[in-house]
Amino acid sequence: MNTPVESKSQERALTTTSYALLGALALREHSTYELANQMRMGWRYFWPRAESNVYAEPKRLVAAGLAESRTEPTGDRPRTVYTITNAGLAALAEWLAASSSPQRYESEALLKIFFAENGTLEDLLAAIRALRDDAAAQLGHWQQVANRYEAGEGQYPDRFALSALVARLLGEQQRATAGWAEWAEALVSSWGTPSGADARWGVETIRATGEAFPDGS
Amino acid sequence: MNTPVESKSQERALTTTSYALLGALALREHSTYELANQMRMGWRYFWPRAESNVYAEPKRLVAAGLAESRTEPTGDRPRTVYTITNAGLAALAEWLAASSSPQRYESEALLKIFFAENGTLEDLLAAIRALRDDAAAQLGHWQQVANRYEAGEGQYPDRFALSALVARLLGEQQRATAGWAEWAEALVSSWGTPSGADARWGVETIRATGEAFPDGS
DNA sequence: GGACACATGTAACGGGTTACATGATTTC
DNA sequence: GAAATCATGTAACCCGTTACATGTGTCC
Repeated sequence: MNTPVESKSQERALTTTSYALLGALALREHSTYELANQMRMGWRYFWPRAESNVYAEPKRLVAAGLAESRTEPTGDRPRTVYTITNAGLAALAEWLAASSSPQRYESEALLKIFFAENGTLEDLLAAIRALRDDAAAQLGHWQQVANRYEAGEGQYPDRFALSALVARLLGEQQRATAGWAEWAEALVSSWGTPSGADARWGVETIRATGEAFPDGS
Repeated sequence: MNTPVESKSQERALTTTSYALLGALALREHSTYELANQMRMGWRYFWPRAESNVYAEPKRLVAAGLAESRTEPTGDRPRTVYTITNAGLAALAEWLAASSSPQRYESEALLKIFFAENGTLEDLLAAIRALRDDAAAQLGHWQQVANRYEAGEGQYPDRFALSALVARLLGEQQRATAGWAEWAEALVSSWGTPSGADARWGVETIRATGEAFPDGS
């Protein structure tokens, strides 16, 4: 099946990243730098991409007729401002109605925990702490977002509910991670070797998912 | 700084995927198919890679002197079995002691929720349900792992504690996701439009991270 | 004896990455 | 006036992907 929205010269198919940009452009026109900023503040946490990609992608949107570009001079260096077209809005709506690729999670620290028996106990603890710090940083980010909106400084307050829905999910995930890390750090500290407890303990630990973490004492 | 473990002809630097394979080989020798299986059962959930990659990567390990390969004939088609070398074990330990790249989470469904105001309410609900189903599937996977070990059928029971540590974290994250999805589905169903509530509601929702989800009635 | 899952790869392409480059603006 | 940061890209490479190809047990 080929269902390209409407492109004459068979442009490359759009990626999910393309739609992220389209979503931002549906709000209002953006310069590429502003688009990169949008990613930094928002969708970086669930659709991370290198910034250079954010500079390259809109050109494809223009080539596909989904956006239009305009050049504004700023001193010497000009900047490019992008606007969404009607075809772009249609493509966006079509994408929203389609099914999504499954979630994907990558964590080098978690991989190290998984294979920790080849290293030291201290290595294992460091990986746990890295996870904890990561979680704390992200939780802090979402609280800051809430602060900004509480102070009436947030952009598009009328659509903030959607951001909050997403932020709540990511917050809950990171909260779970932080809680786990606290428990794991205390627990592993009591282990003599990076391999720790036995299989029976492992079964019970997995079974207990959703319950409070037991005290390590 | 260049700190290649010890390679003469300046091989390409190892990736995290290389170390995942090394970690598996540190357990015992594996054929490529068995390596792919290890990923499917375990580290796919925190370090997902295409299976073809698992077939290609060990060759680089051999080229770098971190593994050795042996060919065993099975009927006509031979299969390749890989063994870790001492240099490989050293590289693995070095990696475990190094710092980790930050976690990375991708979810097309979440991106759709973020930009849901350009689609229908039904699209938004579908994205929430996709997240819920994903979470349920992964929770089921970890319970199955626990079942297997409870029945005494798991591999390497002596090192299962590490797997359980990881499984518990991922389980908690997915449990948080499932809980969120249940709440979000009921909530959004009561919204008239995909944009829903106002900014004040959003601030309170983010602030409430960690507390129980309020009843939607 | 055909179908189907299990097993074992190869080839080619490209989206995304890292690294680089340079202009404007503020700060001290 | 120099240092740092904000702003705006380009270029090249490569890891990982998708797509393909084929062998081998086994079930009915």
